[in-house]
This record gives sequence, structure tokens and C-alpha cells, in this order.
Amino acid sequence: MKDKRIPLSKQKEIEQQFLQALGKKIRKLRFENDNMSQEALGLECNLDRTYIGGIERGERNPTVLNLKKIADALGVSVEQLFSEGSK
Amino acid sequence: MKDKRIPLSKQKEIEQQFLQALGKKIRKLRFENDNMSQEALGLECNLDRTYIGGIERGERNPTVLNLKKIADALGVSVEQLFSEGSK
DNA sequence: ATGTGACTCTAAGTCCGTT
DNA sequence: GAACGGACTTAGAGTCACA
Repeated sequence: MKDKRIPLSKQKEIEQQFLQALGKKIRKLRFENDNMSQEALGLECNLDRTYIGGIERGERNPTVLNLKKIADALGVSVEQLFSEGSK
Repeated sequence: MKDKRIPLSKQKEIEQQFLQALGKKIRKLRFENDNMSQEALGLECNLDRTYIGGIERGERNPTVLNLKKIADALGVSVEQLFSEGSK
């Protein structure tokens, strides 16, 4: 087996992609939720709209509890925020 | 339909349960992973051992990226950290 | 209705130790 | 090996004015 380790620079890149994928997913779910606006979603879960926007753009590294708030407001489970393709 | 809103005090309680469920899950996966120690897991994902312990006890509110690190170290997807029952 | 930069302040996360 | 505590640094929470 080769070296499993990943260069730190690559690691950062991967993490960025991960956050962006998460953001895209949230945005998608938001649109599917009656074309809700970031503002409306922010109101639902008591988070600032700019904060929501930042997450959707993958610029934020949110905590689980905030993810849960968002998932709740979107009517999905946290698990679904991380699920790929299906649907 | 009754009031969907939840008293803030209850909300905190629910969040605690959520973090604890997550912690239990991680602990379970850690044991299933060759009875790995918190210390070894911490080393794997570059996180402090006391921090891992705190998460498992539901006392911490970790960020997604750290969850991803842990999931990676445990050889599972982040999604699986939130999946219920079904093995 | 959203993107962005900048800001304050709280909590995330580390490191030391003892039980 | 893990729980728990104290003290500490840094990153994220949370907010705003403006494009």
C-alpha cells in the first residue's frame, strides 16, 4: 500500500470542496422548499441571512448545531444535508 | 395544527440530546474500529484527545470540518455519523 | 433578495495537569 | 485508557453597512 497521507495543501483544498458541496446542497434544498429566500430561512432558524449566505457559498465552517437548525427549518434531517446524488 | 414553535428551554434540551446522540455514535464507531482509543483517533485526525472525549460525551459542538476529519479517520462518511439505527 | 468585507465577542479547539 | 478541570489561543458565531 502506498502512503495514505495527504499533503496539507491538498487537504485544505478538499475541505473547501466539502464545504462548497454542503453549501450547494443547502441552497438546493432551500429552492426546493417553496423557493425560500436566504432571509426567510435565516428567520426560520434564528440565524442571520448573511451567515446563511456564507454557508451556501462554502465560506463558513458551521457547527453541527447550526446545521441542525438549518436542516430543521428545511424540513430535512441533518443526514440528508450530506447525502449525495439520490433524488 | 398546533403551534410548531418550541420553547427555548426545550430547544436547548433537544440540542443536548442531539450532540449526545452524535457522540454515542462516534464512540460506537470508534470501538468498532479495532477498539481504537480516543488518543489514537485524535492522532489520526489531528485533534486533541480531550476534545474527542468532549464530543463523545456530547459536551462539544464541533464544526463540520472536524466531523469530517473524524469520519475520515473512522473510515465512514459524515452522513453515517448522523444515520440512525440501521447498522 | 444576495454578495462581501470588516468588525466584536463567544465558543471552538489546544495543552497542561490530576483523578 | 478515559473523565474532568484550568488556562490559554484561535477560529467561528453573529451582526452591519454597503455594493
